[in-house]
Amino acid sequence: MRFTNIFIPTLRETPGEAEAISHILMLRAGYVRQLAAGLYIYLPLAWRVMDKVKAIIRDEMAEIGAQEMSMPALHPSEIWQKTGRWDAIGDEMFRLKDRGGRDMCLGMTHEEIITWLASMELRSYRDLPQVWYQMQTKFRDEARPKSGILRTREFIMKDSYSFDRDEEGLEVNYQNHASAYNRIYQRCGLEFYQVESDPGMMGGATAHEFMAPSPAGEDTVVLCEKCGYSANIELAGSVPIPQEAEGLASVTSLQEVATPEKRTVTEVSGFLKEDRTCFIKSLLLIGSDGPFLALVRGDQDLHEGKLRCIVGEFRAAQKDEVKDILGVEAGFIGPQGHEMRRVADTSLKQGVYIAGANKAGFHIKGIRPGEHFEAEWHDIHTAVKNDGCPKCGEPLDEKNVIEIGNIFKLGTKYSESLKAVYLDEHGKEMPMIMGSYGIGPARIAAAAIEQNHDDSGMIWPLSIAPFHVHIIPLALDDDVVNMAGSIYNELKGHRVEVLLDDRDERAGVKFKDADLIGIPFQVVIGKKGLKEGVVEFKQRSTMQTERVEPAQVTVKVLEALRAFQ
RNA sequence: CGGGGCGUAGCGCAGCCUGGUUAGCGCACUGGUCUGGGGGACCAGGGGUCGGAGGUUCAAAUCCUCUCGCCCCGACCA
Repeated sequence: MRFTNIFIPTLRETPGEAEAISHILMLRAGYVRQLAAGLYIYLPLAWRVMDKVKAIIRDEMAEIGAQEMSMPALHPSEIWQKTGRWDAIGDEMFRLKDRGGRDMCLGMTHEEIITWLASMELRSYRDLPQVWYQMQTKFRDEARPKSGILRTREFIMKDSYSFDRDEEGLEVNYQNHASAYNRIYQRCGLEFYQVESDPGMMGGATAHEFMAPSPAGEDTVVLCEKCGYSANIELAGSVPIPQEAEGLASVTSLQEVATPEKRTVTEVSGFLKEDRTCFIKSLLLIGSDGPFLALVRGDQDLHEGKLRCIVGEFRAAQKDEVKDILGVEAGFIGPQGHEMRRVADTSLKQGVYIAGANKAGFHIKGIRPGEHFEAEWHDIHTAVKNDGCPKCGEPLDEKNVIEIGNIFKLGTKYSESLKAVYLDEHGKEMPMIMGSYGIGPARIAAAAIEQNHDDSGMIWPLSIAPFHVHIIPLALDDDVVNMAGSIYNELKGHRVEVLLDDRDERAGVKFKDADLIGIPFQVVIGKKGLKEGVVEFKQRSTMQTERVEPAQVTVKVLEALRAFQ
């Protein structure tokens, strides 16, 4: 491809709205343009990358026997009503009416549609298993689109669905997908983790996510180096570090201490010179059955998701509500001496604590949970770095990650509500056992940039780079142009994907653009070099340049491509 | 949805607080001359409903009200 024949609008300056590195570079290098919040135009370079990623995905899906098809993006409401998701899902679903006034929606995902298809077409255990997938545009009216193409309102997803007779079959397809996904990310040149994840409203018991570490990631995972435990912080368990109670351990009776104007754990901890782990954080929350207290240790954060699983929906009490209900202002609440419902983190079972005295300006020392108050004990804290691994106890690491794929065991949630049933060997009607598996190609591309770039621009992994080689003739002299042309043709003859910068631009501009665009190898052809009978071969990742005889360039390139496969 | 920030030429910004000639600067763009190995120089140009609406005023990019859009933090994320 000639540069003058492909639209690559590079930018010298960073557009103000971009923050994430992948976003900045994709704008600057001329890969994407933004149409509106969460809506992006993929320009030719980006679309070539997407094609590469999709080809790898297709290849690996074929490997596990999955069959590609295509389903509509526009859905009738009835089918979503049958599974209850028409009502369960709120503003995040794009809804519209057709000319006849019928409710329709834009598909956020395709469990309903594919299950409808299975219910119509699959009859017998002999028809199973089936693994069907598509690459389709999904629509989600995100509350907050962000970080360029990382979180958009319209995006392409490879989504596959498995239909099995039993759990064993599901397990096979689940593991098949897990290993296919592992190979896909490997081939795309990504660093990634497979972590346990929260199945959430997808229903079902088991779920994993594939996560690419990056500071731009919106998810957090904890990882144990020793035993391999890895989980999304949405559900990660952990063993909090032990309490550091020096003087406090010897306190045998309850002692009231004045703590004027000291409300937060940080303030009281500094004032009383006791570690944060010696405090009980008492949070007044309002649930559907009225107010209750959530108790975590002073150094911990309440995990609202975990708590919600236990008590259902709740919200934080407002300042004046705290006063009305407890008769004391927030900051001096303690778990003792009243009859309110209490849900406490299990780590509070051990140790001696300081808590609010339920009296403005005072805290109380020497509280022993179980003795001075009772509670429902649950894991309601957020796991953090250096907490103990719930499996082996070793300190956990914590990382920001980009979710690049997920796999769910759905079970019969959708097959039951949509009557996707089959007859088994005994003629008995059974619901199909389903799994659902997604990958976002754009997120793979963005994660690849997040993980592979330098100050000058992108550095694509060869497998998903828009081109393999970037030829840069530095002058428009006949000999330079001719040499560039013949190397270009020779490489193309070997099915190498080449971009030839045939623009009438200064050398500096071409160099800057080439580094920005991030094609893995560059061949630089200049007048001076030609006089000495050499051209330059440069590797983008290391910026190392090698002088090569023109006749040897093709061999050199082919060698490099092989080495980087 | 809560909190914060920003909308002035294609891009990046100044001007606004303290209203007052013709709204500026850098880059990009067009024509020309030179130049030609890391975003080059010079000359000459084109390009603006100052996000929109309403209001205050003799006078509004500037002050007030409303509104739309975009970004960031949080909540949410099937």
